[in-house]
Amino acid sequence: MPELPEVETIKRQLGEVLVGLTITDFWLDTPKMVIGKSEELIKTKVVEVRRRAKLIEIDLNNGRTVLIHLKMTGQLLYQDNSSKTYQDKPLPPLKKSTPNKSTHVIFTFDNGAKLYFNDLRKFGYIKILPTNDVEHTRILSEFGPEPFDPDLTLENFITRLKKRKTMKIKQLLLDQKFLAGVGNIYANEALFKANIDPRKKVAELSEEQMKELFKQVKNVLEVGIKAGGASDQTYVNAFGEKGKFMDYAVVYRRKGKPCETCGAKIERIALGGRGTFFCPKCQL
DNA sequence: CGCCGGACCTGTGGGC
DNA sequence: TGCCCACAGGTCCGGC
Repeated sequence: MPELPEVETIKRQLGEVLVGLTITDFWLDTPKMVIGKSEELIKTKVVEVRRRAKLIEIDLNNGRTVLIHLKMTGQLLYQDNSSKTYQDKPLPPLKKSTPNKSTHVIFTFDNGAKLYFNDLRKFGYIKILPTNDVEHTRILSEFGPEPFDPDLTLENFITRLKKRKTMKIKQLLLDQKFLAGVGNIYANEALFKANIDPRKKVAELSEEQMKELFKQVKNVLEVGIKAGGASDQTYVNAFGEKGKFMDYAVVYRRKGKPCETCGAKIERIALGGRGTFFCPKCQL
């Protein structure tokens, strides 16, 4: 499910509501989805909520952090008495209110609030570990730069690109070691905006295309954040609301529909097993 | 080390 | 209507 803009949206919402709350109870029904000792969470207070790539990090005041990966169909729903939070309405994909059979973890807080972790496909996970170890955990230590990191200059981006000459550009964008946070929707959309054929190898890209790609990757992610994420199927934010990015998506999941620029039919192919959508006329 | 296919899960939607 | 297959915002692992 969520890529950088979706996770960023959830992170910002959770930062607003969780900081300062104390965890009083923790429930789970699928042990393989929780790594670490959940008893370490009880009576700890939330200090900060952060994001790295597609992971949410909830820092606690006992030196522990809760890492959460939503993978394809994970949802984090926060509910308290205030009307702006999630209030039991039916949500995709099951069209049922939460909690339901896809609810695998529930945090309870000292103000009576709940944080539900739903995940239809059970790919997601929660990991409890020392805050100091977070950046050394394998998935995090190998991540490439955040797209909006000021240290990631155009020159730096191009240098990193040129080290991966034989890789197809679409697959490289999905490689979290190259760039952290881009997923399938935004990779497809960025390549369209940059007029680049997703099958092209990095070595075949012009300097101008690399420059345009850098710009457009950041652009689509920014539009995604402003739209509150992309609700193609199951995504909702921490308050149960859908994002609006699919209103701006021009190729993703639009096979057979006309390209908004030239009218040619959008094609779908598989690259690395992932659906890849592009305009055969505009993307070279 | 690089790349690829399959695995992990459950549900939906389209075609016949 | 019902069945079967393709497909789904992501990693991770084993094999060549």
